[in-house]
Amino acid sequence: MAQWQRTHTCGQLRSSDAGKTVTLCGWVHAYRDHGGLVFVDLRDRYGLTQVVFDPSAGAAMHALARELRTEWVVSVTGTVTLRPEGTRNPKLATGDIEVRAQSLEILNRADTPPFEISSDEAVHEEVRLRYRYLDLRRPALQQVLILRHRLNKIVHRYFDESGFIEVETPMLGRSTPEGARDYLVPSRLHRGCWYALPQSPQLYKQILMVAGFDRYYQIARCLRDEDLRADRQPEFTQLDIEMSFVEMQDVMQVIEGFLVRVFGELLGYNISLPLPRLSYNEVMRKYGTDKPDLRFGMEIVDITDLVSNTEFRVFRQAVEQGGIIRGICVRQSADRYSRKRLEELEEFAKRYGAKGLAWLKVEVDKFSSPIEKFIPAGVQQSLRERFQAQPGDMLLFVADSEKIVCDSLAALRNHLAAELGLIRPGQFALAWVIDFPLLVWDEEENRWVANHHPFTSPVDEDLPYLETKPGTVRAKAYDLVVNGYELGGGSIRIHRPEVQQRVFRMIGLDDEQARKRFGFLLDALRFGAPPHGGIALGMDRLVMLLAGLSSIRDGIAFPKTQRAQDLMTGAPAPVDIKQLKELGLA
RNA sequence: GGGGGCGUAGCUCAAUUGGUCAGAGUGCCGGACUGUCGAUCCGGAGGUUGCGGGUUCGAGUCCCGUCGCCCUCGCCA
Repeated sequence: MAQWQRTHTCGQLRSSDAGKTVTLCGWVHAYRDHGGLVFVDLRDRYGLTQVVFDPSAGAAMHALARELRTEWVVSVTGTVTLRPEGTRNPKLATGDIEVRAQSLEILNRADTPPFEISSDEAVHEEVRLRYRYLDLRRPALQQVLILRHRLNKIVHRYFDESGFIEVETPMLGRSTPEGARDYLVPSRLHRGCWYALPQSPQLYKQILMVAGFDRYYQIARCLRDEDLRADRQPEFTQLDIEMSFVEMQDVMQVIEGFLVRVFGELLGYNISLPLPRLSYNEVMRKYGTDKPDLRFGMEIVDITDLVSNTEFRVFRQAVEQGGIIRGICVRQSADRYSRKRLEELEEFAKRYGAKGLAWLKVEVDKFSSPIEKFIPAGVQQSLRERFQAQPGDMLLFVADSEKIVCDSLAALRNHLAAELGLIRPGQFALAWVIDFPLLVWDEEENRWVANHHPFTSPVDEDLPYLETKPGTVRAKAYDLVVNGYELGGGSIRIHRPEVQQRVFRMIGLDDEQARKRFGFLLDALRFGAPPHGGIALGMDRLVMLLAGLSSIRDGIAFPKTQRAQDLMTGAPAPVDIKQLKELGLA
């Protein structure tokens, strides 16, 4: 072992180690030069240890120590010593001891970093991404990646114990219609042909079920060339699951067991099972979205029947045009919303298509509102009862098409909860959403499209109506919703070729097209496909939720910007003309 | 493609209606200091106010264009 190599890490030493001679390696986190004594906080991913350089331990070493700067990489050999009484640091795990240096080796000097590693101060993300290696050196981000590692370990342990087999699936596949935009890779050996990077291993895992693997899992990288969001990256990681001879409950139970382990082991957070199962229609009605944040109430209430005949023209017209009127009750907040702030809320609602936002402030014996005079006393009383409104509450209404009412009230609900602090930090609300429609009508393409994906099985009793009442057919699909995020989704798949053919036809894929794109799947279904189903969870989102992050990027070592660039490496970048010629692209 | 926010010293931010507004904290450099741990004290350097153009006697501030980052709608089976 070279003399500079470490015997311990910077988070390891305790008072019981006093007297030992040790060597520590790490980065200079902070230095405090008293002219005589020099204190250095040495950092590695395990923690911080204070090193003391005393002139009496060697003048040359002490002089060298005075040259140290933050982020230099050093090796220090010295004696573990109990700190003098009154100088112990309870904020550090190693705060009872210090290492009195006997020798110091500078392993590498460092330029002054563009931002302080030792500070938690928020730095513009652009700078952090350009110098990602420095950002990743910050303890906060290291803790997130360590948490992610522990999560991955739980995945492997849990699914192995539950009889699942990990199988890797190709990155280079074929492009399939529907779904997200593909990332394409040119084929050198087949001019004019392209591979597609996987949007998910969906078809492969179904094929694995046909192959008899029965229980499959994979931590799979997925790529989609779509626009980014705070919770969406172009490449992301899914926990991908597929099981044979199962129905919905079986898949859901496996995932519930997994979630109990994850939240319990990583956060000490107790999840009670079974998770609530809410129907799609119910959540759309109560929350206006299929991924409701259930950490607070403020449920949406329909009042179309109560107010459609009032004098208020906005309400009347909405109903005459086939629209609806729904609202939410914001408890004990009337005095917090001035006219100006209510206008801001209206502007917020307008971003989601609402033409306006009507409001009523509830007082003891009346409503305070510009529209109060249009609402008869009887209706006012009914509104009170329907919202269970108390004095001090505020009612907000949107009158429009069902889609706009749902979109705007759902967004408003989340916005208000954040603004009013209705969400307790560290709180989690998990639920399943089930009974999704199998097909939804696409106005732009003027055809039915698969709500989840075209391999999702219809509910058995709805199957006869697939062609006659397509909009009412339910899917054997389930989404896992956590704190307003879609953490995962899955379904029981179609395992009979004739049903698959009917669904393909309904979404406008004729037999020839279907054969061309998915012939291998249709073939496979003919060779003894077991009933099967599965699910995929977004690992990046799960990390984000577990770590309490507001962006998925902070749980990813090397994330991309909203324009899908890597600011550190500069990807994407032009390539050499020679590479293009080899591919027949130039 | 649309809407919104941000861009001033390495970093985080400030600068009334266009008029000593080129500033603070921190970091950095130098000096002092033997028990600090957000060390302290003294001194110093550091700016094309993202970039380009325009209006004006005068622009960090107003206008137009453009670039970058973030949030969002569309998009994401």
